[in-house]
Amino acid sequence: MTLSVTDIQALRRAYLFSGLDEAEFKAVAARATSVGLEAGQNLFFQDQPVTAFYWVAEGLIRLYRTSPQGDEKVIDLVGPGRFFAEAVLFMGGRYPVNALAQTPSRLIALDGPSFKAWLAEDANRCFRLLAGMSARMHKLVNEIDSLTLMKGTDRLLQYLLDHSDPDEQGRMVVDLEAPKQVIASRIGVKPETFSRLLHKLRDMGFVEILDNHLVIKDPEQLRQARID
Amino acid sequence: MTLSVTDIQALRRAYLFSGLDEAEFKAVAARATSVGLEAGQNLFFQDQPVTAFYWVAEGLIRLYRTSPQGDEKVIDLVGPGRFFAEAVLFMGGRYPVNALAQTPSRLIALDGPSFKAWLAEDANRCFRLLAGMSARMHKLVNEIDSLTLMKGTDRLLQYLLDHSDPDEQGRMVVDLEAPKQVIASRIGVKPETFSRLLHKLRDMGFVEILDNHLVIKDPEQLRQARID
DNA sequence: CGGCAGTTTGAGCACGATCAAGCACAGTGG
DNA sequence: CCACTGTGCTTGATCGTGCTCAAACTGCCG
Repeated sequence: MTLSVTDIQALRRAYLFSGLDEAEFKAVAARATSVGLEAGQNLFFQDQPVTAFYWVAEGLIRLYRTSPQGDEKVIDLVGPGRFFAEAVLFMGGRYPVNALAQTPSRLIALDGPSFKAWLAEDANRCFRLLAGMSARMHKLVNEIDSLTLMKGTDRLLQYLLDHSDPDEQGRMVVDLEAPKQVIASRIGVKPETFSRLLHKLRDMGFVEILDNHLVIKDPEQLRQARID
Repeated sequence: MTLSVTDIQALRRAYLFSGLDEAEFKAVAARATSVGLEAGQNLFFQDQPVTAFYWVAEGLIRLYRTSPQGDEKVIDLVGPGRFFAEAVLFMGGRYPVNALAQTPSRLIALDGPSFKAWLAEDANRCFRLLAGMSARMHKLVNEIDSLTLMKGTDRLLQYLLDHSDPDEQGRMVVDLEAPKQVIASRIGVKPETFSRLLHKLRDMGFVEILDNHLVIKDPEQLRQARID
């Protein structure tokens, strides 16, 4: 499917394509296709051959792995404006994770081989990609040491602080974009534990729970709490 | 310091430089310098500006982070033939980890800016780097889910299997290249726990402990044990 | 209404951390 | 040569976090 005008305008601002002139960008957009997914629909599975990578226009994509025992670990939740699976193009050629639409989503698919050809035309394009991958590696390294160095509560706090935005009244609000069990897996605890941790924070007066979003009472205080 | 002949020959086979012709490689080698480190000497610290990246000719480099509480987490142990910190060139420009010589080491330093200029000359060079980074990202992702999905014993087994090599008698041997506490941090447990786990494996008849190297009795059996 | 998925709550347990002590070994200095 | 010190590894006892198993509760959709 070809791209809508609004998608094209949004994609224009993605980090990989900023800095292109109009003609260059048109060449990219011409080769991109649009993919619609319903909630719960799988885009690709772990170990499948790589054909394309994606940019999220709308929705939320869950990247996860499954253990031999059937347990699931959510590696990342990818929201609008972000790329995923772009790193994998240069490896052996198999996706390292499963991808599933957490909510109804619209993606822009960029074909692997033709994207590589496009990259090869200009090293600056490669540099942008390298910078993006580098940033992602930093995030993974952070993830690793918070999994080893910090306890469940700390990781939850970190997650909340990372995902909080001010609402119209200036309060810091966290929108729990995915079901609680998915977020639990994302921060590396079981759903039961997640529930308990959240209620502990409420009882301590740090947050207020309103359905599927939270209000952080005093962000500064929370940041402190992470260290003790 | 300029490079020794043997270092140059070894560097020639590194993944980033394979596929270059003699003249091209010479241009690279001319800009590289040799760095010697004693055991325990720091090469760079977390959050320092990036000036160069490195290739290990000899020795073992420990990449680690420290938490505000002073705890240490070993992210990786980099041995001969591997690069490190090459990804970070393209980011903000600060090292995300500390680097320390675990044993007396000799490194080859490649200057950041001039390496970037060299990369820009040919997109294929970028592609090699991209592939290398991609591989490293896979490893990090694997790391993350083994930290969440598996228990200490499993991670130890995985580490042993990943680091075992056949000796002259055909037995699978693991050389504990770093002090046990460092390996413990690498697999994400405390030294005490590491010691106990290792002895448990010995008592179960899986391995034999000889000073600072282990003999794996039955590799196939171990691989099985990881799943139960 | 019943069935189902997601969430919460409770009770018990296991893994691994913490605190603390002991041991082996190497290096240092009297 | 022997105490003294420091370091790395081991062992023991205790404790806490978070998992497991199980049950109840919620909202939602057929």
